[in-house]
Amino acid sequence: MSVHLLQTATSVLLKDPTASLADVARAAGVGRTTLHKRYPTRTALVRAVANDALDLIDSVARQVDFGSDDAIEDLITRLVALGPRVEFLLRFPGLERDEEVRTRIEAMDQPVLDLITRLQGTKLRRDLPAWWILHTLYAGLFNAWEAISYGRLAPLDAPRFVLTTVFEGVGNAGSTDRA
Amino acid sequence: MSVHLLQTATSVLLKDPTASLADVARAAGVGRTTLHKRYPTRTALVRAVANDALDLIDSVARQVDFGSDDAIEDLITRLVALGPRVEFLLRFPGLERDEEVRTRIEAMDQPVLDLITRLQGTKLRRDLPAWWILHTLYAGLFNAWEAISYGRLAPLDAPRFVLTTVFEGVGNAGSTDRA
DNA sequence: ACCGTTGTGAACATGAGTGTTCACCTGCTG
DNA sequence: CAGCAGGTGAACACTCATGTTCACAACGGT
Repeated sequence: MSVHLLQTATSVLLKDPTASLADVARAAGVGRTTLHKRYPTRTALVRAVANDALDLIDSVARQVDFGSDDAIEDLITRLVALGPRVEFLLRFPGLERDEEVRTRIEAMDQPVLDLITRLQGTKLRRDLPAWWILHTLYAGLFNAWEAISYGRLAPLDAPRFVLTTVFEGVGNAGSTDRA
Repeated sequence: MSVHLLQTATSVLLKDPTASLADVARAAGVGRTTLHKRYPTRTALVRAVANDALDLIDSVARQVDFGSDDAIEDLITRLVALGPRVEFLLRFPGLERDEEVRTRIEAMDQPVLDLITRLQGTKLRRDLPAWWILHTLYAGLFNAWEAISYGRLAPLDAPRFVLTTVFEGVGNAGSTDRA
């Protein structure tokens, strides 16, 4: 049961960032005292949730061959599947002010930025900064997660949506009809 | 001085959604009592800020010719310029649970959704749902605002970045080199 | 000079979240 | 069986945001 604690905390805090620790404990089916014993303070809990998400991303990133030309597609497809656990990182208010978490995020962004830079000119446009492309990827992921949680988008459709939108845009390029 | 109150509140609450009313009052150079007299409760203040942003959008939308084929470009360009005042709507936690604000947002989305639907097949892809395209537009705006606030992106570059990314994507389409 | 408006600080009550402690129960292990 | 580890509810003190009231200043119009 204790394994689910952080996952429960993730979804509760994501739905309502101001949720009390009592709410989290109750949702996890655990006493508030127990929660306090494992994560003595609120920020400790938030940090643990964030680090849990980062661990998850790390484990996924390690399965991706960053040397491959399809690395980005592979990475995105895998990230979409992670859902709320990772959404927390991009969405939780004030998280960007936690030095420890932020540096870990930046450290995680670096290899992706390198990958993007390497692919610029072949698979990716060269006239946009790498950081802009990275954030566009994140935005696509974010959209997918949100749409899934609202029930508008089927999880299995998500990777395709994100990839085609991010790479090809929503414009009806030239005269070739894509529909 | 009182005109700036809502704008100040916007930026303060956007930077830290948990900021106290005392913080807001101090930042606006106004007594906490005065703030309370104008907006008796916290949610009243938040709602006022949201409605202020919505008014701003309305005034912008009224300048756009929704019949034109370039309506989307025009709209986005104008929205980018609004910046934080509108970012608040998409970013403030829990705002989506305020019935009054949400219905106004939905009412505001509708004409844009109609516009998107109308342009699908000509200017926009037909194989993506209109709501997905709409949210992709929002995501682009969001990215731009964030990048501007971090000083990474020049405000004058923003509209072009958003438009080209959203419409054409970040992929190096086919063999034509765009750089 | 008078008065309504508007803003102000001070003060207070209240409620909620939090951190902390303690005594108690359970289950497992030696 | 003894004892330990882990979980639990109850209770407490403390802090802080909030809502509210009040008496006092500043200002403008009449």
